[in-house]
Amino acid sequence: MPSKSRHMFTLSEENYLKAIYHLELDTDGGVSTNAIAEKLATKASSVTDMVKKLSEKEVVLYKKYKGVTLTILGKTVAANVVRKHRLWEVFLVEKLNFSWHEVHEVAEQLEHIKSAKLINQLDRFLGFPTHDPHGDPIPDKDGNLKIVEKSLLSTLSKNESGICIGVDDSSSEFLQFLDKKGITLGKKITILDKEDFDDSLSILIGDKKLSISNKIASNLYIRAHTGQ
Amino acid sequence: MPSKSRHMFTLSEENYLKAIYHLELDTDGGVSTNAIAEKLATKASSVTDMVKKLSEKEVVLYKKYKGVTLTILGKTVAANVVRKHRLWEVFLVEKLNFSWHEVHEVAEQLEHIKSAKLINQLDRFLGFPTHDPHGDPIPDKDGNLKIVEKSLLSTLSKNESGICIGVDDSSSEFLQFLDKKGITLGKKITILDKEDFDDSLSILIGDKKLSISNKIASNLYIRAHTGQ
DNA sequence: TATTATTTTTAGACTTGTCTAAAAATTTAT
DNA sequence: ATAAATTTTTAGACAAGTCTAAAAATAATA
Repeated sequence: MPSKSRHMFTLSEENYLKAIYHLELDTDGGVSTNAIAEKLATKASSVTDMVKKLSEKEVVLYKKYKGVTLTILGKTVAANVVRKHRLWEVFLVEKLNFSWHEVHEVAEQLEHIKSAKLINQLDRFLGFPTHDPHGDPIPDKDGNLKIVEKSLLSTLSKNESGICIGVDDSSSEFLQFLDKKGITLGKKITILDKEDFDDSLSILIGDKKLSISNKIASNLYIRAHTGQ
Repeated sequence: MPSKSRHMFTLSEENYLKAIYHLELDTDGGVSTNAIAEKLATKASSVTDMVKKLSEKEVVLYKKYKGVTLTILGKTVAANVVRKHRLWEVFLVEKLNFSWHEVHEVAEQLEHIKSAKLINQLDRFLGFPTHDPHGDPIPDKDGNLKIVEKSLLSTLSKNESGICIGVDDSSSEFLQFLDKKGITLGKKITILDKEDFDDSLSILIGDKKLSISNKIASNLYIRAHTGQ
C-alpha cells in the first residue's frame, strides 16, 4: 500500500492532469468541464467528481461552475507525464522502428510508468532529444518547454520556404497521408505557387513538386528558412 | 471501452496468472489459495473471488477447496507476461545502465504494456536474448522456455568448477551482496575447499579467493564446466 | 474416529472511477 | 429583463477489486 502521498497520482488522475494541461495551452482562463469531458471521452459528471479530488490534492484550482486551472504543482506533474510520453515516442521511432503514426497508443501506456531513473536514463540513451517524432517539444525535468518559432505552412507566401518541423493534427490518418506524399520532419519546403480559388498550394519538397490542399497546409508547421 | 474479449486481461488478472504460473513451476498438483495470497500479498478471500473470475474466462481450472491449475490458454497468457517482464529487464540493464538489483520493480510495471509490435521489436533490438539479468530464461512467443542444465553451487564437490549462470533468490539484498563480492553471471567459479563444520565454501572466482556461506552457495546456479 | 486446527469460501462492506437522470446555475436570445 | 438553451453539479447506482468476519470444508491429531 504505497501510502498515497500528495505526489502519487493514479493513472486516471494523470490523464486528467494531462488533458487539462493540453487544454490550458489553447484556452485563456479556466478549462471547462465539458472540454475536459470531450477530450477524455467521458461524461461531464465524471469530470466534476475527479476535479474535486484533484482540487483537494492541490493540483488544480476549482471554483464551481468556473472551470479549472492547474496549480504550479499540477502543471509540473502534467508536464512530467507529457515528457514521458514524448520521450517514449522518440524511443519507439528511433530505436524500435515504429512509424510516427503508430507511437501514440503505446506511449499512452508507457507515460504512466513510474521510475525517475528510468526516464532520466531513457533521456540520456536517446541523446537528450528536444522534440518528439511529431515535432512537439519535450518538457525538461522541471517541466519547461523550449519554444521554437514556428508558423503554419499555409501562412507562407509564394517563393518563401522553410523547414518542416511539426504537425498540428497528429492523427494516424494525417500522418500516413504525409508518409505517402513523402513529407517528413526536417525537409525543406518551398512555396511555388498559391491558388486563390481554393487556397491550395504548389510546393517543392526535396526535388519533388506537389500540390496540397489548404487543409494540409494548415496542419504543417514550418521554421523560417532564409537564404538557400 | 475495449470490449473485454477473452484475450484481454486486466493488470490484476495478469498478476494473478503470473503468480499461479510461478507457483505451478515448483508445486505438483493445484496451487493453493493461500499460496497465491501470500505471493501477491493479498487475502485468501480476494484470491477466491479472482480465481472464480479467471475460471469463467477459461484461463484456470478451479474446483472449490482443490486449488487451481492454469489451462493452456492461461499458461500462454502468463508466459507472455513473464516474457515481457524479462525482456524489459534485459533492456534496463543492457541499454539503460540499471543494476540487476534495480530492475524488478520497474519491470513489474512495464510487463503490463500491451503492444505485440512493441515486444517483438524490443526482442529484436536486444538481439533475441534467451535469459534475463538474473539468469532466468525468457519464454519465446509461444511461451516455451529453453531449459538449461543447471546445478546449485552448493552441490559441487571440491576441485569442481562451473560458470555462474543464475540466482535462485533474486532479492535486491542478495544481488547487492553478490555485486560487493564481485560475483556476476558468466564468471567461472572453482571450489577450492568445503568446510564440513558449516558447509561453507572456499572458492576461486576470476583471480580472487573468497569464502562464502552455504546459504550463498545454495542460491547460485552453475553450469557444469569440464576442463578449462 | 472424534476432535481440534487449518484452509477455504461466503457474505457483506468499502473505495475508485464511472454512469444516468434530475436539479441548479449560468449563458444566450428574444 | 425574462424566457429558453446550455452547462455544470448533485444524487444515486454500478462494476472491479479488495477487505473483515463468520461459516463451511478439509486436514491433522489425539
